[in-house]
Amino acid sequence: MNDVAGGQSLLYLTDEQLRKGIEAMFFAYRGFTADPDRILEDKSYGRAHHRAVHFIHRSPGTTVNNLLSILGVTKQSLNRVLRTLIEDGLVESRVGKEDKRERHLYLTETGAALERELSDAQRERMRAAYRAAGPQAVAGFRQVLEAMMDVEMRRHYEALKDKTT
Amino acid sequence: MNDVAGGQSLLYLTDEQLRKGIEAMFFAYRGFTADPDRILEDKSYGRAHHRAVHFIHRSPGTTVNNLLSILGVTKQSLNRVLRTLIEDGLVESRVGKEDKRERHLYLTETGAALERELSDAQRERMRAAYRAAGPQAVAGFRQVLEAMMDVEMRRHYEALKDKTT
DNA sequence: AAGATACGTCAGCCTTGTTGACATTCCAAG
DNA sequence: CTTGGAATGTCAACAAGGCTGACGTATCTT
Repeated sequence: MNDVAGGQSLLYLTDEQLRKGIEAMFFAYRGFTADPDRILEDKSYGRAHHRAVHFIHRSPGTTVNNLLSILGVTKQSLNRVLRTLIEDGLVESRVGKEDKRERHLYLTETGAALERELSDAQRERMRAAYRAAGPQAVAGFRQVLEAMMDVEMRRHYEALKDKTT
Repeated sequence: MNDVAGGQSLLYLTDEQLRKGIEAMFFAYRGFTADPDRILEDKSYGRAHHRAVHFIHRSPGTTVNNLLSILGVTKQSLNRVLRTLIEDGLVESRVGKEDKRERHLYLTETGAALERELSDAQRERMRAAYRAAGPQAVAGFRQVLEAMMDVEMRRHYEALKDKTT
């Protein structure tokens, strides 16, 4: 018993194992956000600002609407964050050339500097985890995460995946 | 080049790969919380209630202080959540037998029912992801997550890990 | 008897999510 | 060409859930 077509054990699908995965996800996510959060604290920004800056960096010139669907918040919520970033000179908003209703978003030098500081910190933790776990584990890590996403999120993820930056 | 002691490629540690991991983590976490969030919405509870209920279920009789250090929030914040759960009859708070200053927390039948509903939903998504990725991937997934945790969070994680429930 | 610990609570603040209402801009149908 | 609907963005107000600070009350511990 406990065997499958391929002769693989199904023990990894027990409620017990799933629960461990759930708790691992919970505790790990705390670590995942800890370093950026610490940096942002000093600058009176929050996690929402981090997310905005990250995705603007990833897709320079993106529109507000696109950002909205990536972040999955209301435009009013995003707008507040965006406004402070623009006021503080981290983000530049340019009226669309073709469609003047659209705003295209870009990081300024200052904005790019913050992005770098945040992603350096976050990448550092990630790198340590990757190194500790090894390449095989990392491949599995990514596979499970991808399978966990909602369809629309996976769409966004895939779209960004192969961007050269 | 690109070889290590063990002859392994280091390509999985490039900034590019790390960035993909970071984005995967972000998008996946959304999926991870999506189903419970939907259920909670109807009941006018939030993610904070879910967390409390989850860990009380995992460690029946746990004290407020212990819960505090697992959740990493202030007692005022936890108290607000706990109060509504107690008022609504989902959680029972018993004065400690040995140390009467302590309150030991238990789920009532109603509380356990909610916990089951939430964890069923969350487990279902996890199970689908696990099944899609396979046992090897799942092992890697767990390894990377564990390596990503802060020391104290790992302590809590390990403590819960082998509880039979 | 004094100090430390566990818990609860009040008050007030911040971030970040939400709706609702409204202005502007664009586009397409009449 | 105009006009109405769709897309986009802004302002206002509210709620959840973090936070700090201050305080009160039991209960241990020394």
